[in-house]
Amino acid sequence: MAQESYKDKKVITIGIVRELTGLSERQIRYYEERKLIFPERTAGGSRKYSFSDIELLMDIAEKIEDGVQTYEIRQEMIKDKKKAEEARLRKKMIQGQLNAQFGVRKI
Amino acid sequence: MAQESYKDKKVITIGIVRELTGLSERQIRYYEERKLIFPERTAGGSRKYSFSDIELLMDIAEKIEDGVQTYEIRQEMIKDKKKAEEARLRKKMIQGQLNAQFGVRKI
DNA sequence: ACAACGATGTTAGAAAACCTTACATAAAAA
DNA sequence: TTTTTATGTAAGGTTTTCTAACATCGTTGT
Repeated sequence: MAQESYKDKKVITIGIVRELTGLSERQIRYYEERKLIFPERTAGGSRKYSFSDIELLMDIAEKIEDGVQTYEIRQEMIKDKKKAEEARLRKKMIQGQLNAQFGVRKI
Repeated sequence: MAQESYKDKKVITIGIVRELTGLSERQIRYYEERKLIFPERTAGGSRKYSFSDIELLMDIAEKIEDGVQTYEIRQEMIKDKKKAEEARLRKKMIQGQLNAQFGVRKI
């Protein structure tokens, strides 16, 4: 469980992210400052991104081009995360009920 | 087709590979010298590895610990690649035959 | 209209990461 | 026993990344 796949592992340095996204390092760091993205750090302090981060950055860039401000993008992201969490909970509850009815008994 | 997924994209620098594999940079570069692994390079000359490379490095490390020499590992790899290529060809041929018999006609 | 903010560029200096080459060494192979 | 293999380490140089600061220009708020 908790599928930690390649896609989410933070292993890519900012230079590569620049190449892959076409964004400037300035932009990438700025979006972090605006709390849109959360790289990890090496021991020495260098940023490390995942492929997911790269996809997210490209989504962000698109919205920015469409005139959306970082603040609004952030609000959207928070809203989306809440929705995802609710969905997760609902799913879990239904699972729980199913298990109660039909699951393996421990006695 | 030609599934270029995250797993095969060369985006990871040697320091991260060191952390992920537990190997020293010396070892990682040496295995390249012995033609066991083929990182790409940035414009400036830094090595870039994929997750596949990392898996391969860990396999290599295991064999080395078991006393297998790099030269032998290389021979195995060449042999394996040949086999994979043969299998690919066989599959393709069978596909071709199936298409000839039952495939969509263009007339 | 004008001040404040937002997004980005650029510069500078420092630190981290990476590169190649060379020399050293211990164990294994020839 | 000589050679090769695998690895460590050091030196010196280049690339990459970092933060902080200042500049610019378009947009927003008053």
